[in-house]
Amino acid sequence: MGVTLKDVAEKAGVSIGTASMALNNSDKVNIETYKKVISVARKLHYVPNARARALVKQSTNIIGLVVPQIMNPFFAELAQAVKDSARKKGYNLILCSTDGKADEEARYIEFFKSGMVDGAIFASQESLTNHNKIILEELIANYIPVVNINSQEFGSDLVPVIKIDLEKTSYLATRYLIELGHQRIGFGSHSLKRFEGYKRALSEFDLYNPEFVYFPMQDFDEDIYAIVASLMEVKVRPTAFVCYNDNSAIKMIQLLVEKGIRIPEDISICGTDNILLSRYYNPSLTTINIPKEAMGQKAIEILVRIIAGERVAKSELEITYPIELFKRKSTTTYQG
Amino acid sequence: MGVTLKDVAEKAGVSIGTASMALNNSDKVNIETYKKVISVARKLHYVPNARARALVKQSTNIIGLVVPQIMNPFFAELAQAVKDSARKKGYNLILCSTDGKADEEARYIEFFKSGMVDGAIFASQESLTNHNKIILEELIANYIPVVNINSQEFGSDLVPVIKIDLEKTSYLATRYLIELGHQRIGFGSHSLKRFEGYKRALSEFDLYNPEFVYFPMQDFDEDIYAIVASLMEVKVRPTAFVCYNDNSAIKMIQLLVEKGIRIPEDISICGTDNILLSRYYNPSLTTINIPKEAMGQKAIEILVRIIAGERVAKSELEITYPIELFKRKSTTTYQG
DNA sequence: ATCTAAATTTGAAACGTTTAAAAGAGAGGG
DNA sequence: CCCTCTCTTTTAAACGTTTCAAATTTAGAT
Repeated sequence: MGVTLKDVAEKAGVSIGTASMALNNSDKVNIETYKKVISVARKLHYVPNARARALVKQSTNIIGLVVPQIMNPFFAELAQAVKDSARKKGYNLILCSTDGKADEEARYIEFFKSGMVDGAIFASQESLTNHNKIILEELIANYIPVVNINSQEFGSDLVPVIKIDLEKTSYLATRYLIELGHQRIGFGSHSLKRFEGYKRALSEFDLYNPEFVYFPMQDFDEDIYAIVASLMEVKVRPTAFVCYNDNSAIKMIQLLVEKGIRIPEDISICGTDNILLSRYYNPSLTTINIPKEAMGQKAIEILVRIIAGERVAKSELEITYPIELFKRKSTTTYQG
Repeated sequence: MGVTLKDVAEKAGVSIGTASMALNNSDKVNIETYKKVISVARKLHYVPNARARALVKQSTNIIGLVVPQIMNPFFAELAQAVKDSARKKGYNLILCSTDGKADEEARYIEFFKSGMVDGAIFASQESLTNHNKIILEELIANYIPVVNINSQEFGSDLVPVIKIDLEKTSYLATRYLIELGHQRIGFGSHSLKRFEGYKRALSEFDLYNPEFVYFPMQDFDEDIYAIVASLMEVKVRPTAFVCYNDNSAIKMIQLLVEKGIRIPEDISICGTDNILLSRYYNPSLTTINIPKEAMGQKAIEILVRIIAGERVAKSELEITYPIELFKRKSTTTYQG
């Protein structure tokens, strides 16, 4: 084992209590003893035992972040933002990726409930499953503060939510494509909210046609193959397509290009998320920016306040961040 | 606070010790009391306090993984592999991204030294700085087991290393480009080892020309702009380019395409890492595969054994994984 | 020298577990 | 009925801190 406080105290000729106070910069301790203790601690390479400290302080200084997929750049970027903010507040971040598996999630929850984190942030892009809701409630029941970064939930006293207007993402994208002159606009997503936005934009111009809607049942990324295949077979092909996220848009472009279809000349494609790569993809991706950094920062800020025992104002229980269209090269005008 | 073992014990009418044993499936406890305790625990939603348990067990069941950049897909994929393996061994993973900042790193080290993790894995692609070496020694001095995923360090009794042959990555890439008929092959990296491989391949065919070598001083990703700019100005342009990693290759392609240069027709480009995206990039990227999954898995396997107190065999103190060329569409033949 | 107040240090409880030793309860054998 | 052995439970120490009440020292005032 390592050097303990007892060792330091003995060597410095003071009691454990005094040594502890000295090391914690208490103003109660005499300057001379303070110096003595500090110097001995340094000499012995003393490092306070975080496990012991956590027990007595009832706090680990760790915040947990749960994302569905760390390999999805959107969540990697969000995680980065959350981490940076957590750091600034003096917390360490434990990053958890569930890969969409319920049992993975359950294990994290157990871990959190056991008091290994001071608070947790749950991030997802769609609405929570019932299962997820139960989880959050469990955490709350165990006095673990939680903040939700999510696009659909309602905020509550117990679980504030940082969100965007999901419906608007696809509305903006679709709307832009219409403005570019497109009339046959495809759509792929398993999110109802996104679909609503898509449909709303088209309906405003009387262009909605269910033929162009793809509702993959499974993981969308896998179903891209199916969508592309069916796009190849269809008689009348859409001239533009609204994708669920940048990741899937990129995959779709790649698959279409392999089939000899030119982007954007033959089909314009629009993503969502504005991941870093979307600027560097070829063609660069028209997309809807989601302010990941601001959202991550806010989530930490609120969580830290809850941990500190503050009550968050009603106005902060549900914060919706603005989204924005970024026009790039994967979309172009269409003159039918 | 939550329900404690004391609450459970009282309600079950047994002592704390018995309750503890029952919950830990000790065979010393009578089946009836066992049932009683379990049922009470369940009824009260008892969750063992991990902080207390960590203190007495001298172990948190957490493994720390330090990477330079979580937003770099290579490390995201590596982290995923490490996480999955850690999970299988019953550990939780705390993922730490230093962003190349020494103070960030220092904070993590402090955190690790304090006993919040049972062991740590350090991943990087290049050789460690002196600073880093000191860090690893500090951890070892505090009895925190460490495994290094790195391409250049030597393994030691104290810090086993999981590596690849870095020199060979650029050798393979360069060699392939030569085989495709290229004679003017550019190179960009701040890694000496990689440069050596590049030079070795060219030298074998007497094609080495220092004019085509770019040694960015800073962060390579930023310097891509400079490289591309200088590629545009140069009289005789290389017909192929070996990039430091897939991320930079992708950025480079994008910037070149913006300048009207066709890939691979005008310049063939080869990356390293084989990140998931490289298959989906447009054009798909010729690259050198690094077996991230196997490496991450091995790192955990060895670390867990060290944590358990085993001595690792000499043969496992330094393990080099094979790399492999993946031919895709960002490279093509050149007939000068 | 005595008393008081302030400054400093000590001692011990507390945090919530695990665990090993000790104690207690039954059962079976003599 | 006593002894021994086994099975089970309890007790209490230990993990390494923090913290607060109590004790001690110091200084200042009278």
